[in-house]
Amino acid sequence: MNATAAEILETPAAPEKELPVRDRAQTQGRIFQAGRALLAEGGFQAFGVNAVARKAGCDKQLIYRYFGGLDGLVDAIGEDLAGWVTQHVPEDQGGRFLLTYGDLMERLAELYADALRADPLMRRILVWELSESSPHIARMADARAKGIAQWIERMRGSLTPPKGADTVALNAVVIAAVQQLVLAAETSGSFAGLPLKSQKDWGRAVSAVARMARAAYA
Amino acid sequence: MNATAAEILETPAAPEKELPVRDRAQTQGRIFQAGRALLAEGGFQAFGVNAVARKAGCDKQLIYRYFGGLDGLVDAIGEDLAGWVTQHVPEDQGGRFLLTYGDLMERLAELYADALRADPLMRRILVWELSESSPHIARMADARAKGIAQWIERMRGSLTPPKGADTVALNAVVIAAVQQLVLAAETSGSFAGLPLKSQKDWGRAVSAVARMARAAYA
DNA sequence: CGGCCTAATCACCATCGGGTGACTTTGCCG
DNA sequence: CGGCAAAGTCACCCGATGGTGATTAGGCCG
Repeated sequence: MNATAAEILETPAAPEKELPVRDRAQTQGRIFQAGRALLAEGGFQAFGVNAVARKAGCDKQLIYRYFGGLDGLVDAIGEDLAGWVTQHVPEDQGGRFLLTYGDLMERLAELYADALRADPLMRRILVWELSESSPHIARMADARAKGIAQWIERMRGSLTPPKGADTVALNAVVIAAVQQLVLAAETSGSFAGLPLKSQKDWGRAVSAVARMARAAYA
Repeated sequence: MNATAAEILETPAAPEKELPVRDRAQTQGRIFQAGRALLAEGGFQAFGVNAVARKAGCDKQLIYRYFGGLDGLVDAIGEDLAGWVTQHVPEDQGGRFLLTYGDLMERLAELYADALRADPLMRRILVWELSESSPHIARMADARAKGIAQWIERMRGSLTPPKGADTVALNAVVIAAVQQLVLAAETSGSFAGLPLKSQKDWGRAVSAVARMARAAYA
């Protein structure tokens, strides 16, 4: 009945409707990709059995058969996104030397912002997380938190934060700021008077976050 | 046809259903309050003509007649919230001396967090702003941004930020962090590993924001 | 009393949502 | 060939939604 996200992802998606292929794996893949696309484009509001089936070009019954309903499909998509941070936030230093823990967080803010800005699906899911609470969603949030913690741990090397600094809280604040700015940018193009459209705007925003991170860890 | 929010607010709401009062102003008030309550409780997803009418205990037709439909009702609610920052973020110093511009922003973060945490309706609207973009919503966001700018201007006194500090960007970052943390707290109770449930948790979060604000403006 | 304005309701429409059982097609295998 | 399991489709059900036109009920005034 249920299929793992890994299996499904092997099928690279068949975007346009063709006559029924009579290939379960491929049909599963089409449904899966249709779900992702729909979520990325219209958010959870546009996400429904009928819509997914329409987009996948098959009968909605198959969603129930192959994924056990919408919840199952969401689970599959979520499972596939479990390693998102690890996959989308690179672990190189971009040619820079990270001299202090503050530099590290500055870099994280920058990379996290880039990754989010490049991924509509993840942005929609973040908004979803703010809109309602459900087991699926909680799991995704947890996975992201762990991914970020791992990133820091791996990149940290021998860098240590100053004594008395509440790293968990400070890091959460940095990530929170980035996240809110990226999400707000999409719908309103600005936040609290700060424009967030051009690349230049983003440079400004990121360097503000960077300044705060560095200063807080000084 | 349309009524201003000010007029409507005079009627303090009649929570339970009574037999038709045959009083236009009062009925308008009930519809208005029903809309607010519904929005506050279930977010924009729970917000619909039928639901509002049900909650207000009247026929949905009246929503069209008195407000020109759902959009009009949203406008009325939004108009009423135009002065939210001014009304809910106090402009006293809570017995503290604000010695630096950093202190000022620290205080703003604290007060803004408190105000948001106390107002479910505004939280829902913030999430709404992240979910879709529409004229109503854009107006509300603008009004908030202006309110915050006014707060700073009025509280600033003779305090000035250090040279070279991009105040607009830094302030936006502070506000963004607070906002994201408050919103995340509601649905998941934590953010990036930082718990956000007890009052103690909030103290921790706020002091992290405060540390960053102070440090960045040092 | 009778008329009249208006608050409020009713009945109805089309549409879309999630969900299910019965059906048809296809390809494989003995 | 005949049968059978799997892939896929069809035809429904039900409830809720946004939206509208016709209708009723109530108070005020001459």
